Order: sequence, then C-alpha cells, then structure tokens
Amino acid sequence: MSDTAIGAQTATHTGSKSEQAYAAVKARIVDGSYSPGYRLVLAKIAEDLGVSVVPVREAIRRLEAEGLVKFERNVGATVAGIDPTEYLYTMQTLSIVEGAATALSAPLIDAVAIARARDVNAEMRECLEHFDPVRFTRLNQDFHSILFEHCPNPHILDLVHRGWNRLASLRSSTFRFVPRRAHESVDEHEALLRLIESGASADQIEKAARLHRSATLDAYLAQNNAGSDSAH
Amino acid sequence: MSDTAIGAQTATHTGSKSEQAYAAVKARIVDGSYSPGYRLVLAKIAEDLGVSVVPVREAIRRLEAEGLVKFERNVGATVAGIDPTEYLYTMQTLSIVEGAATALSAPLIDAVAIARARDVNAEMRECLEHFDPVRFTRLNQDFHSILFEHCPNPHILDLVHRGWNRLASLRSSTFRFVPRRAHESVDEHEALLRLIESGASADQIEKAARLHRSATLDAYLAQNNAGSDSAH
DNA sequence: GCAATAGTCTTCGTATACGATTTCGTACTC
DNA sequence: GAGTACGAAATCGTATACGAAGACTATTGC
Repeated sequence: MSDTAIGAQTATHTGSKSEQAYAAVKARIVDGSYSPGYRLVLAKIAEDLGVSVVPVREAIRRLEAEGLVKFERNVGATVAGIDPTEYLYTMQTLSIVEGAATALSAPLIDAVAIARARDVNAEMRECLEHFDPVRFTRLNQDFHSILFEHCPNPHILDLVHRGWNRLASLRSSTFRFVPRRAHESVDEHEALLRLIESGASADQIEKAARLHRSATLDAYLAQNNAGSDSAH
Repeated sequence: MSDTAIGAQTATHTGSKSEQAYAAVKARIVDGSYSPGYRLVLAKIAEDLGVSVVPVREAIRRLEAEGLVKFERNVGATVAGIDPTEYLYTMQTLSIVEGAATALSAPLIDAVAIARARDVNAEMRECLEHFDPVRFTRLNQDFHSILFEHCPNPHILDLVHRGWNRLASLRSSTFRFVPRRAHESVDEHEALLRLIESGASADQIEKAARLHRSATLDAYLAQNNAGSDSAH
C-alpha cells in the first residue's frame, strides 16, 4: 500500500485537486481555523491551495451537502453556524443514528475495545478535576467512536460521522455550557459499557445510547431556556 | 410563495444552471429514465441540457453525496445500483430514521391527514387484486409520506427523503419480489394508523414503524436467500 | 490461435476568461 | 441630517480550452 513505488508522482498527492480542496477546507472547519460564519471566498481559498476555483467550488458543494457549509446563490459560502435550533436538530438526529449505530456495533465489540473505552472514560474522569472542555469533548468523541465504529452498516456510520462533524464546529463544546452534565456523562458511559459487556439486547443498548445523548441535549436546553426563553 | 410577481425573470427559471442540471438528472434517475448502472457522461448530459459541463459536474457531485450516483475518478459517473447489500443497508437505515420521523411526526398529524392516509391505504388494498407493483409502491410511498412529513426535525426528514430516493431506483420495486408481503403491509398500515389515532407513545409508534419496514426487508432477504445464498 | 503491447479515442480534470449579480460606498437631493 | 440613487468593486456562475488518465482496438510476435 502506501505510496506506489512506481509513481513518485508529485508527492503524497491524495488524488484530485477537488479532493485536496475538500479535505483542506473540511479540516480547517473542523479544527476551527474557519469558525462559524466565516466567509469562504472561492478565489481566496483557491489561491491559498494553489489551485483554480473550479475544484474549490466542487469541494464547497460537497461540504454543503454535508451541512458543514451554508451556500447562498450569487453571494457566497459561509461556514455553517451553531444556531441553537440547528444544535437541537443535529443532536436529536445524532441521538437516533448514534443510538442505532451503537446497538448494531455492540455485538462486534471485543473485550480489548471495551478496555480501551474504559481507559478513555477514566481519562475523562480525571479530566473532570481541572476541567478542560475542549479536551473533555475530544475524549468524549473518542469514547463514542470506539462504541459505534464497528457498526456494520456504512450508511448509518456515515450519518453518525456527519453528525459529529457538524458538532465539531462548536468544539469548545457543549460541556463548556453545561459542565455539570460532564459528571453524569462519565457515569453513563460506564453504565453503557456494562450493558454492552453483559450482552444486553440491541434494544436496551440503543435506548441507553440514545438517552445518553438526549440527556446532554436536554441539559443544554434547560441551561439555555433559563437565560432566554424563546428557542428561536 | 410560488413565483415572485415582481420577477417574471426569464421564465420558470429555477435558478442556476447547476440547479437545473441537478433537478433534471435527479428526476431522470428517480423516474427511471436513467436506470441503475447507466453511464452518466458529462458532456452528453451537458449538451442535452444546453449547458456546459461545469454545472453538470456540480450536479453530479451533489447527487453523489446523496448516494444516487456512484463516481469513479477519471472514469465517470454511473447511476447507483441496487446491489442487494446496498438495499439491505438502505432499508435498515431507512427503518431507523423513518421510524424516528414517524414517531416525531405523529403528534402533529391531524384527523384529516389520518383520513387521507386511510384513503391511500384503501387504494392499496384494492390494488392488491390486480396487482401492480409499481402503482402499489407509489401508493406506499404516499402513505408513509403523510405519516412522516410533519416531522419537525428537518435533518431527520431529509434523511428519510434520501432513503426513499435511493430506493426509488428500483421502483418496479420490492413488492414485485415479495408480493405476499404486500398483504401484510396493508394490514400493518392500518395498525399503525390506529396507534397514532389512539395517541400511543412515541416509543410505541417508532417501534411499529421501524418493524414495519424491517419486515419488508426480512421478507426480501428470505426470498433472496432461498434462491442464492451468498449475499455477494 | 492467443497474448502482449502500442496507439488511438473517449472522457474526465482543471485552468483561464468573461459575463452576471450583488454589495458597498459616495454623492446628491429633500 | 437622513434617505435614496447611482456607480464601482468584489465575487459568483458558466463557457471554452487544453492536458491527463483510462479504455478500447488493432497489430505483431510467439
């Protein structure tokens, strides 16, 4: 695998320019270089990447289809925002697809993966002391990834990934807003692991995973409505 | 809504050429003019639509993101096939998101919508006599649309639509392969309607809707495995 | 007769160029 | 002084053009 010995082409050249542009812009969005609302000017991005605008356009369109970018005709593209309503929708959707993915994945999770997940959760518990929302959120994603990544249905898995990517925008993250929720979260993780270990039914696991996520959403909503009422 | 009175623009001009291309190709895929495996040659489509290849490329990429088109670098695009494995994945995914959408939608369905759904189901029952798979499948979609279309979460709704679109490729349809399933299906529809009318819990409705779909999938699989075993 | 190779042909990939649309700034008028 | 209208700049949208990669075919050698 790796680089074709024959090629030596131009270098670690992922594929088409489109692909490169897609990966580059996506990376910048996910890692926060382009924060929500950021104006994505085609010509500028093209210049930055050393390509023409055409591949960039394609990349942007793909990102739009994934919901990471909002596009307005004759106006331009901006990084999709974190509108509370959007957050609600995304979390709700994620609760459903991730719950399903976790349940489908559960029978395929071996003991070593469980152990890894438990390690991650232990780190999260430590992390609670000197609380660092960003780190916590990342560990949280790692944890859940271990649980759903074995999902045999690639479509569902893809939907889960898309959901997480959407949320990655606000990477400083939910837990910054609802720190109390972090404690419960860690406990629920352990409960979820036990459920999986004990070979619980798919339905039980699905419900637990879904509830785990909805609870985070609810905590956020409660917090939010305390301040200002209207959801939108 | 509808056309802006002020505009009168050029005509029923949907928007950009990209948009037109997208709509046109998608329509042709969904209505079966382009059947699965059909080779989508950019230049040809562009000529047919009277535009250049650039907008067509964008359209194809969007369709790819939706899973309606398969794209291979430097080779070209083809209409996504109905590989049994794909069918399984799509139906399973749909069972989950449609179940959720139906449950979320249920409280918002009023009596008149229920009545409409019941009418459609009655048509389906009639349709069982001189069985016409295509018509039956279309009514089936109509029926379910009524149930999930009120889903307040647009993301989930979008996922449901995408799933149905994917399946639209094999529009002669599932029921051609498993005619027996059609009878059960109609009965389950009525059961589902009663559940909604009676104000059953979201969980109950979700389960029923999901099961309804999985049952169709299972019927298909049973039928298929009877003939040739290996899934692929 | 079959297989391998070279050449051609189709089709994609991207750059460049130009027209269209929106937005912002400035000046003029009420 | 504020609002409107006109114009310029920025940016998007699409066409055309050319280069590259893969697929098909014909020819040649075994």
